[in-house]
Amino acid sequence: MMEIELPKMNPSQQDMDLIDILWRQDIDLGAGREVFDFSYRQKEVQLQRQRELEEEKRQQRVREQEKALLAQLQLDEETGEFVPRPTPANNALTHANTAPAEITQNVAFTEEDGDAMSFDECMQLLAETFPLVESAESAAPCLDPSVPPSTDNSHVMMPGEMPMLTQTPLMPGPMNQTWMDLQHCLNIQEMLDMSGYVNPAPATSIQESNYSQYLPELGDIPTNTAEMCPPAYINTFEGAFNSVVPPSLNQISLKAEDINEGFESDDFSDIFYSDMEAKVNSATLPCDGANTVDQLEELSSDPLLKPMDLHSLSPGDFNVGKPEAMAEFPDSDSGLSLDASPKMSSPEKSLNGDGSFGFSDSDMDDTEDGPGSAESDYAEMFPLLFQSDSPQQSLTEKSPVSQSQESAIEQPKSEPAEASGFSTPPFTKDKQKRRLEARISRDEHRAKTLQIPFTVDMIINLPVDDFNELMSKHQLNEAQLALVRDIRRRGKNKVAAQNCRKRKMENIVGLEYELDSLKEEKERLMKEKSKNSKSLREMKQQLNSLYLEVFSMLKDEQGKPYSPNDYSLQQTSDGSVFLVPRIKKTLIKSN
DNA sequence: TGACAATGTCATCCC
DNA sequence: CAGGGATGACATTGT
Repeated sequence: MMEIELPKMNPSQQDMDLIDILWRQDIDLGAGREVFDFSYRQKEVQLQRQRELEEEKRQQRVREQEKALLAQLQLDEETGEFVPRPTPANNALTHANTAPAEITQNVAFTEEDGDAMSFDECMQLLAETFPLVESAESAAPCLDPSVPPSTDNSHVMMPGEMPMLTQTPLMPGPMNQTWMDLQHCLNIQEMLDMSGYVNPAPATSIQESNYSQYLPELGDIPTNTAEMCPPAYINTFEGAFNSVVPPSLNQISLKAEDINEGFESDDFSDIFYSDMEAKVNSATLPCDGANTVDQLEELSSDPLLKPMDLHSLSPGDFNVGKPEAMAEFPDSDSGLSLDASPKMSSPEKSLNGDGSFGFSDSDMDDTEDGPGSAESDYAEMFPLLFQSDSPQQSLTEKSPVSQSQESAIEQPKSEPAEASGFSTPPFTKDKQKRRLEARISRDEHRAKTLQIPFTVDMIINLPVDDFNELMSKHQLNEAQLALVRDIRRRGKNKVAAQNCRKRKMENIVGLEYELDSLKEEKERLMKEKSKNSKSLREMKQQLNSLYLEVFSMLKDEQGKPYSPNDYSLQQTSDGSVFLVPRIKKTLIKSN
């Protein structure tokens, strides 16, 4: 490829052919043919310059149009929108003040040339064009995004001052310029406000709510944002902040809960309570698991529970009643998501399991329906049975449970969860006893719910005949019969499982004991074996010495001793001993 | 937060 | 065939 670069400056037909060949070879590498074409590249450069010139012209036109547009706009203090300004005097003032304002990056405006865009549309385009505004927030209707958080703070904390520009260095370069421009736009409004054209008081709060949705990349400036935004505002708009504000910021807002209490009773909170609740319901529900969604839907659909639950979900309750909870769960996005997070379903289940409120039947589905659906499948199977007492029952059950859940969630360490009737006992035996009692009381509770006229103990432990007699004595409906049979089956199986486990443990213990005894026997046998081996070795030595002694005592006719190498002593079956020559043996073997 | 133990429950086999 | 014991497997819950 490098040899192509040199002839490019003066390309001949031969060179171009060579380039063509090489390009065909390299085409699979992604190199376009225009890479090697000098004239093509020159055209490209010229086109580029032309485009840049056109772009500058367009931008200049856009700026002029924007100035004119801003001059015609006035901030509607009630809605937070920019509306066309009626008085020409204000136009002149606005125009003079917005003269330095530039929006250099909004190229999208050029496409709207000729159209009289409202400021909202401009800001909408701005929000869509700039990546700093998330898509979900850009869809916010009729909001004024022109004021950065810093100016929010200046509005709120220092109403008489001009908007601070000290936060602008926090922004990236082009963003910084944009924000400064937008701040200029606000300056106009503020100057107008101070000069008595409009009433500033409601505008600040409204703008506050709107700006929060346009907060650009708060993750980049968490601490500054925390300093700039009063915690009360952040807390009040937690629902809206959930998608934008990083957890750290939420933590900051949560730690400053005490400050918020003053905001709850004043007009500020009154203005936003309705909006806040809407955000609570809309922002929290889709965020959690299906279980919690179902529960919340169930709760909200229950007319008896609606006031309480909504009240518990209101921001006032969160501010006043749940500072500890928020401190306990710094990871959660907000107090609302606390209840909605999937993690929170676990304590709830534990309450169902051990708090004597839930049913453990798999078909009862108690873990999902929560404690309120104590009747569960029996109620579903036989709904008429529950028309009289079910709502009250569910209410009386739900209320303490939900409260106990909340208390358990809020103060898992400080309070022993007395509401659930399952405080942390000091000893393990008591703990197990309480657990057993709690589990027993589950079926008892079910029996109580269906008004079964005998105890669970009777249901489980009576012999079959007595049990059938008892069943025949009382006129039980199908739900009661099904429950009674389930209770009996569960109770018996529970005992059977306990016995089974007991047996299993006993088997394990017996096998371990057997293993120990077998190990001991093995050790004993090993010792005996070594002892016998030692004894055998000694006997062999004795035999060998005896053999040699006998052999040394044997003499031939000439009185010479037999050599043990040439002869050996062998004993026959009848006990007689012969002296056998070894040579003869070898000869026999060879034969 | 994962591991682990205890317990409950269900499904299934068998008597 | 129903009732129930035995047991493996899984779920739940607490530590």
